[in-house]
Amino acid sequence: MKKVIVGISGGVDSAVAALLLKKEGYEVEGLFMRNWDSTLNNDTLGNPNFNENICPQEQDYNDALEACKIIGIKLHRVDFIKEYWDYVFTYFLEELKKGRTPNPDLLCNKFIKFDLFKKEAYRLGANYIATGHYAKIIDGSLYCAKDQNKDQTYFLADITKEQLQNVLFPLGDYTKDEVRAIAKENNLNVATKKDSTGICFIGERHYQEFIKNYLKPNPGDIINVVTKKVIGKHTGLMNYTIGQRRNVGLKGDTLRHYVCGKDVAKNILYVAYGDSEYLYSDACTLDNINLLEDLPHNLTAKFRYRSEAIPIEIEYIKENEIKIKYPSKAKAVTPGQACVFYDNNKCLGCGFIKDIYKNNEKLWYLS
RNA sequence: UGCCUCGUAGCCAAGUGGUAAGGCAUCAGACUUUGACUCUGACAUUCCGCUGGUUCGAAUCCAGCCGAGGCAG
Repeated sequence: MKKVIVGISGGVDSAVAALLLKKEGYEVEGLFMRNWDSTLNNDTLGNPNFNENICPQEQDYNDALEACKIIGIKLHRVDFIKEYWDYVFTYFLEELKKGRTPNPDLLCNKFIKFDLFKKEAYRLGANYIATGHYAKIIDGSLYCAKDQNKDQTYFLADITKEQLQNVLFPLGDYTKDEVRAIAKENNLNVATKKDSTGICFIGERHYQEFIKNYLKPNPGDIINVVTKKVIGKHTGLMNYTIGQRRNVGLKGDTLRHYVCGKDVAKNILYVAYGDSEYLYSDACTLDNINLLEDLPHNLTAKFRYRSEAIPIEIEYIKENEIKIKYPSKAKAVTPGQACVFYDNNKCLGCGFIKDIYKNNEKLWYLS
């Protein structure tokens, strides 16, 4: 009998994934990962749960234990706290220092879930690993989930085809509603548990406070990108992302304000008002390319999780840099975020956004 | 010192006699495995700088005072 180790998080998705595999006849065991320790990692500021009696992770573990009991499988547990810090969180902080907007969850999949976790699973005798991701693997290629709204291929685009081997995504052909219904039918304790959000393994945090635990604030001027006038003070460039409106610290305007750029060298935050042209771009370069497939002529790309995939053209491909164009323009394309390529529902890989262009010129207000 | 203008919630700002628009910000929620974006809701009911007055009734009219700015000198 084939043995599958399922990454169990304490949520509905992974529990149902395990349940489905069990019903299919696999020998199933669970593996719970713990990758963040608030005390060890000095995560106190902006942590809503620090003084609670039971931290959410322990609650998740207890939920996972009970779910596994109901499903009738064994649950293992492993810690990758140091590795998460070294491979994911360090990168996260380094990117922030550069004024970019990192997406740690792609790296978490690349270095933790589909590497260390997988190795641990093999050590436990697994032939396959499985997770509760909403995505599909067909003939070794990565495809979007049936549930377009929950599709998580964006977060998986930085792993290799090799890493996809012996991986099962049992939820790929189910919608979230169906998953919850299955959980209810089988009396799973987590059937109605709220979906977790926030940085994976760290959880919900008051972002600007959270960052203060690790990076020293470096206040500077906020400048109106149109008038070039100083209109306020920012608390440190790492606290802002392109396209951000809330928590910028400006007030008394007629139109909504949006962060549209940063100058890291001069420590300036640029802001535009309303649906400004300064928020749009039509080309960008990508680095740290990871291609799962050869790129076809017609393809689309997502510049941010849950944003719409739009048609793009490849201007050039170098060793580790790609320049793409998107004549239909995109809003708030943000350095550091992943640009994920798609051929219809097939995920082709990704690159990380570097420089932003418009009308063949690099945007001067975004460095 | 004289003349003029102005003083509405954290900010901007409608409202010139009939019982306080709107925007921004903020907060809460929805959505969401990245900080967003978007959406929904709340947000001046001893009150419109203060004190009096006129009026059935004023933030809106009058007087004085306080405060901000401008012109003159």
